[in-house]
Amino acid sequence: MGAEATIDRFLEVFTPFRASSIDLARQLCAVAREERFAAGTTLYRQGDACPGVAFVLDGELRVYTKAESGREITLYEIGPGETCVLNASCILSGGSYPVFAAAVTDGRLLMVPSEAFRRLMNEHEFLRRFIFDLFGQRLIEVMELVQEVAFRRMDERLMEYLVEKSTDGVLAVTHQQIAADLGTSREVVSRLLKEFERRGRVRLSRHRIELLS
Amino acid sequence: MGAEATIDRFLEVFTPFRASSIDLARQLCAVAREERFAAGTTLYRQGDACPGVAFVLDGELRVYTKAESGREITLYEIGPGETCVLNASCILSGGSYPVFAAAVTDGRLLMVPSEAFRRLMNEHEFLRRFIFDLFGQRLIEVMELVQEVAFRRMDERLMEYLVEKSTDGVLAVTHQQIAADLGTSREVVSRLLKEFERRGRVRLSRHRIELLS
DNA sequence: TTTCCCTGTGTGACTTAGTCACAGACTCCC
DNA sequence: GGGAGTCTGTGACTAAGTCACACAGGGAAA
Repeated sequence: MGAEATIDRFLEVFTPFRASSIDLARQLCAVAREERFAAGTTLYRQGDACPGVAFVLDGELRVYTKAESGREITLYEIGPGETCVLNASCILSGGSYPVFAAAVTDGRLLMVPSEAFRRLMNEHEFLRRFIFDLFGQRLIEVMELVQEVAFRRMDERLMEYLVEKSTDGVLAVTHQQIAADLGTSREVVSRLLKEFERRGRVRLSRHRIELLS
Repeated sequence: MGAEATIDRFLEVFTPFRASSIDLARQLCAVAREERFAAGTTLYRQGDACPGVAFVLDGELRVYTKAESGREITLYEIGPGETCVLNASCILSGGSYPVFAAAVTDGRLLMVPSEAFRRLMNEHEFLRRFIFDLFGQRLIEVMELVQEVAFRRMDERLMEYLVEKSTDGVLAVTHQQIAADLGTSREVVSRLLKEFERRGRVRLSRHRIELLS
């Protein structure tokens, strides 16, 4: 893919740059290298060093953490037009990547090398503001997640999840994947889903959940 | 308290400024107003606007969130030498304060007005870096809290809490306060503490928990 | 085609955590 | 010394997580 197509896509998804920072967008694309990722790939593990800051052009990443028991919970997702703020944080503060990140779908990202990112952050108030805003959003999202996990019932959280993630009332996922997103165990998801089915709220089959009504 | 004493205290607790940013510290103190807070006071409620960024000189604040049921959970604490990054986030991104903040002890803070803060952030890389680092720390702390709440057993979390919060093996708190920090209910704390007592790990009396061994 | 194997799902039995209701016990103040 | 208000203890019940295991479906290999 040529540099022109890359910058076009960048401006398509990173909409705030269109107004006044097309030149900054060009600089970011110029220093970055484009990378593809395949669904299921783990991009970062806990403790990894960060080679740069990822600006997602296509596809969806999932940032999650894991217990020794193997249970997982999704902290947030990163879609087109967003960057990995934890990348930015490790680079600016010099730590290692504190959690896990994996690709939910196939996709593409721009990897802006650490040194260039640091320089551009110093030169451009617009970039600082963009990153800082996203950072604030993430912090608030994760705080809301704490509240969810600490205070809400699992059946409510599950039903909400089904509604959000379904397209045309259908999800093609395993119970295990749902459990890993919600931070519970597969058995709990299976039992609650079965209960929903008994009450006529869903129809279940292997790899498939259909929402009714 | 005079301006000299304020800046002395500032440099005493905001140690990173001592190396190369004494002038910046002076500017912050010059534009800020000093405020005292009393233990138990609520400084921010969910939805409040932020008048400025708080730099804590003395005392301890507690940032927490609340369920409709009334249950609370502490997200993190802010001590001397730290600022409220959520303040910074609302000011730079223009939202409202997303959670609650209350004083755990009596204390003092410097309130830097929004406009001055924005200007100083633009002018000083050092300040940007200071705030950004703190922001990253908080995000990681809150992520670790998600993991705690989602995956760890309450008895472990409680015992760890007792050890961390005790001075000379003694805590002077009510079970309700502990429950509000850990995000559980008072009954659960009471029951687990009683169990610890049965096992000879603590001695209990009103407003007081003594760690044994 | 049949068999085998792997992944995914269902479920019972048990433990841990949270809720509701209420009983006492300890202070402080009048 | 008597209340009033706060703090703690506990039984009974529901929700959630763990462990163990059965079984189903669908594709791969024989």
